[in-house]
Amino acid sequence: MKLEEEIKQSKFETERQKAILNVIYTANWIGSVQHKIFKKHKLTSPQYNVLRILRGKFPDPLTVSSIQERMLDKMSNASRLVDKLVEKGWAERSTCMYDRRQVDVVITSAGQKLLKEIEPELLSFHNDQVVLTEEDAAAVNNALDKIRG
Amino acid sequence: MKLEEEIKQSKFETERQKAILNVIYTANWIGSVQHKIFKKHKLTSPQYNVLRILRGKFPDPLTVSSIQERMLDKMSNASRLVDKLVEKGWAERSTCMYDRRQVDVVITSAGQKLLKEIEPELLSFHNDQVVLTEEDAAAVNNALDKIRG
DNA sequence: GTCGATTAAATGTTTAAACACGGAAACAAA
DNA sequence: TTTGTTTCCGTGTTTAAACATTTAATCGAC
Repeated sequence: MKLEEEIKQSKFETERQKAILNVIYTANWIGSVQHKIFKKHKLTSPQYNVLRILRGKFPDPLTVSSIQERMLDKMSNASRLVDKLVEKGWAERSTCMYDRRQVDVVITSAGQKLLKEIEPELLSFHNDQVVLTEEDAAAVNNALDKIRG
Repeated sequence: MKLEEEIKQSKFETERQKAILNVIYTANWIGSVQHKIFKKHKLTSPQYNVLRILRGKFPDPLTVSSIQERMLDKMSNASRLVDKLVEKGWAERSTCMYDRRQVDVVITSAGQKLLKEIEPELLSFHNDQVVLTEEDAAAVNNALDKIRG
């Protein structure tokens, strides 16, 4: 559906102005659907994101700062996110032996099991509701990669 | 810059998977820059959004629920957002005379003045940092409008 | 009219985001 | 060693998001 209808705005001055709002609006839309999926499993979107990052390096650990670098939302607090994951048994913390300032974080098997439960739900949302050909997706990626300079 | 480099991920399974993350990541990036601009003027992004909505209808009022409909972030609480705007003198509230459940909200001249101060700053961010031709922007809009069904 | 259902807005409460600050470890230079 | 600096992480605090609930007004069926 056209953005103009969804936010009941008559028109935009430029395609770029519309594109900026469109990216924000679409991200909110995707986020709100995914939020519902995550909530069923008692985790938040940033927490899911960190778990995926940890699995990407498993069995190697990642330090808190390298997690922060890889996060989608650079603003949020990686230290507190890791706190929550450890509380729930999805990740483990240990002090890095080469540099005691750093903290190594590793995903647990419970964390990996959780990801395996969630991923089919996310995938079916993507397949059923995110209507986008590979060609259109490539155009989006090309443009968005350019946007950020 | 390519998303893969920015979040240090090797590759994506499909262009669509990448596009979904790209939209979220780019929205966060735009949001964080705009957040800094808004903060200088003591308001938040959702508050700015509501002010723009109100100006779009000025001098007509908008009810709280019709503001909610037009918001980019449908999750957030329009009633409390209006609270903040009224506190700061940027909007005024009055009970609707046809339906006393409803509340009419109007932007004040102070609110309009604020928008005029902020808009050049946003525009120069868009011009200087959001690198996007009208053609690419149109492709993004076309694809994102399709995404949401 | 009365009663139940629905809608509009506000409020209460729990949780997380946002930001600044602080402590411990590493590093660098004298 | 000592002193100052930087880096990594955790913590304190304020504010807002997220969600459920409440109150008041309207609507609809009877």
